[in-house]
Amino acid sequence: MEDRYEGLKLGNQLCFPLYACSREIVKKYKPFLDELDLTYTQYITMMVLWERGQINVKELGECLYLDSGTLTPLLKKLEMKGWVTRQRAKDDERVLIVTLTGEGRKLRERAAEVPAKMSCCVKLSPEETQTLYSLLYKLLGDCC
Amino acid sequence: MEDRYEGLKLGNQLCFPLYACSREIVKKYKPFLDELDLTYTQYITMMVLWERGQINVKELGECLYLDSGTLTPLLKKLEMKGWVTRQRAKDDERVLIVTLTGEGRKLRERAAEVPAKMSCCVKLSPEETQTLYSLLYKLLGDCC
DNA sequence: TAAAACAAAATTGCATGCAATGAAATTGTG
DNA sequence: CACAATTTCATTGCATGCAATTTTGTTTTA
Repeated sequence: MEDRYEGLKLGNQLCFPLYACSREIVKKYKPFLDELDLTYTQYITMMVLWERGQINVKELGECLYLDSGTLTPLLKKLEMKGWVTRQRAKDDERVLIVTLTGEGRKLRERAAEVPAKMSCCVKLSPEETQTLYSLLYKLLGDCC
Repeated sequence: MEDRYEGLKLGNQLCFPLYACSREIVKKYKPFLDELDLTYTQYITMMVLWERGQINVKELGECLYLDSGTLTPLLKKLEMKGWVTRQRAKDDERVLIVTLTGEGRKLRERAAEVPAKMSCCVKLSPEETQTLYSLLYKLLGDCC
């Protein structure tokens, strides 16, 4: 009577392909991001900043599903590279505002090539990609 | 002409929901795995061992998409907890064989509850879950 | 208004992940 | 057979992730 363990198989839990896929895709980014001197997490942080120009740590954390324990050291590194500045909000000293610099904005030019370079190694049809995309956001929204 | 940056938006790249979803789901497991004194990575390692009883590090790495840099310290921890043993293969000393212990097998009893507990926080229909599942494995197989 | 409650970041400690390198054993080759 | 190439695992170094705690600042409340 092995049935009671059926759900415990690696192949029967959604979490595993999610986990594995996520890491494998991030790994695919590495050669492209290395050229920009960015890690994957730094890259998605810069994506937010390229769109918004400025954001505080709390909001950034909500965008990326990351907390200050991860973001604080990461943002210090981006600051050292000269791509962002970090300063306290004048009206509320608790809040740290991260601002894209001119150099940071320049990086966007080179980063603009990355999505196209990546897309060719995703072997799903546009419809499949769209479906996957919707399901992931549904999962992210409902459960997480 | 912002179009040239369209692909750079966080919401337009498959990688991001994958990455975020994976971490959020793993986080959901934490309270259940804490009860078993397992981390998520230790949990999926034990799942392989519960199915196979014995496996070497190379094959385990292929199953989990992890390398020895991650697995070696993790397996030492599982060994210290008494759930696995680690010994070299007699016919090839390079190979390290990981074997489930009696105690390790007992843990399966308690772990058998985990998938059911988790499933109720995944708000996708069975069809959607199946679709997501297939697409993830397709992506994992083709591209990764 | 003083103290308590709350909020936002920073810090700390631990466990991954992973690239790069090293060490030991095995295999292939001239 | 000797030795180079390969294979397998271990080690090292760095960058996350994240829970828990601390620090600093703001808001609420008695």
